[in-house]
Amino acid sequence: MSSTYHHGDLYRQALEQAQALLHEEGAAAVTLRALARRLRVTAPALYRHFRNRDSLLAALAEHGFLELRRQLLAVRRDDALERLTGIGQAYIAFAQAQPNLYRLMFGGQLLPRGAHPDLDAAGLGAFAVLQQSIDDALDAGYLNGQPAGPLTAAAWSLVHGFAELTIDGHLPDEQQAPGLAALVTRLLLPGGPPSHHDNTF
Amino acid sequence: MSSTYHHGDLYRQALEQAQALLHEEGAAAVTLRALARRLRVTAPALYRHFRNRDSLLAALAEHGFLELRRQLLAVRRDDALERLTGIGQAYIAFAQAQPNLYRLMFGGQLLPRGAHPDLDAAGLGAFAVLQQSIDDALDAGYLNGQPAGPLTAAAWSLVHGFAELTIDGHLPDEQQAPGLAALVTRLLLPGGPPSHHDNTF
DNA sequence: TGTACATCAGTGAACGCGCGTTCACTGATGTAC
DNA sequence: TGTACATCAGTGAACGCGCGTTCACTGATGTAC
Repeated sequence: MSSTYHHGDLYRQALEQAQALLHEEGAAAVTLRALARRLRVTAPALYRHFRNRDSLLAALAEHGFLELRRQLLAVRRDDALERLTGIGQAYIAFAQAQPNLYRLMFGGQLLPRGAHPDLDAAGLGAFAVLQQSIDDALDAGYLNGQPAGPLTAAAWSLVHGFAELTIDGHLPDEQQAPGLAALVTRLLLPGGPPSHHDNTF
Repeated sequence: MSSTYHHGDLYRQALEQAQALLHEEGAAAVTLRALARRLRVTAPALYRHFRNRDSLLAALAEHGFLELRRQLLAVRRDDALERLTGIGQAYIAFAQAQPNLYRLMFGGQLLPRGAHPDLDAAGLGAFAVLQQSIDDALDAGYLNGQPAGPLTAAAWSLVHGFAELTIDGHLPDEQQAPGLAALVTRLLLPGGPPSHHDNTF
């Protein structure tokens, strides 16, 4: 065991295995003891790297927001409106691919806000991408020049709500979810200059 | 103690106090022991009325859906489109008034669906009110005759998403939430016959 | 290159806690006659 | 109206569990000279 007494890489591996645990069994299963078992390490060893269980969960959620931001930024389209809908669909895809992570990020378990400043900042970072893409669409003359604030709130509400409802199986006809996601993200758009982006499906 | 050995009303009071516990401290705090303490009764007494903790939580969520349906049905407006937006706002108001209950109903904690048939039925009952009001609006010539399925999914996503985001403090400018809710629920509507219901705020 | 020593990252045992749930029981209630 | 008895709704003690967290420790690592 002499070569592994000092693990050397425990922080990174702990995060990785905690993500796996979260993905497979949900946030309730992410306990320090379960994580330690998975890493073949004693539980107190984790306290070298995390202040307590809560900050481990916060770290997981924070990474989730960073990854979400990355995936939203990766959506590239020439047309501002197409980019906006693309971002909406990428957002939904993220949630559907990792439901337990998404629930941790938005499930209200890590409240109150302010308890984990890095987490709050990461959340705002993801939100900013959506906000920017709406500003861009407005600048390009889309969305009928509606006020950006409510528009952003509505867009985020729409994708967040759709993501959650499908994750939990509340919407019927779930097989059609991919197509539905596309339709739903377009519903918000009351048309604009280019006629091939109108609202008539 | 002779007059209270048989409580006589334990089931109803247990539900009431469980609701209070949920409202005040969240679902994690709704344990059988905590509930028993609150009722000044021993914990095993509760097993006369609930199969186990999970079915207590399911009963709470079920009552939540029944109450939500009641509140949505109470929205009465002559105009179909106004009724639709009224229902959206009532939905949001319900969630904001009882955030912990709402999280229990939609937080994915009581999955999988099918585990609590009464709960599933109550959920569908609430959903049906929204669905019906959209059908009515379509029948009245509103919403540009868009397909009812995606329209319903989008409407529910919008109000659910907005409710959750405001509950958890993810949206900025939360003071404006009441006005925002009104704007957001109207954003979905691409206009229709009566010009005083257009989309220009 | 070698050595003394500080620092770091683990171990192992233990704490106290609150939980869900079970069991055998007992006291109160309701009903048949 | 009284009484025997079944049924019902509680009690009290106990179980096993897994958890977060603390503590004193020990073995490995890195650094100054």
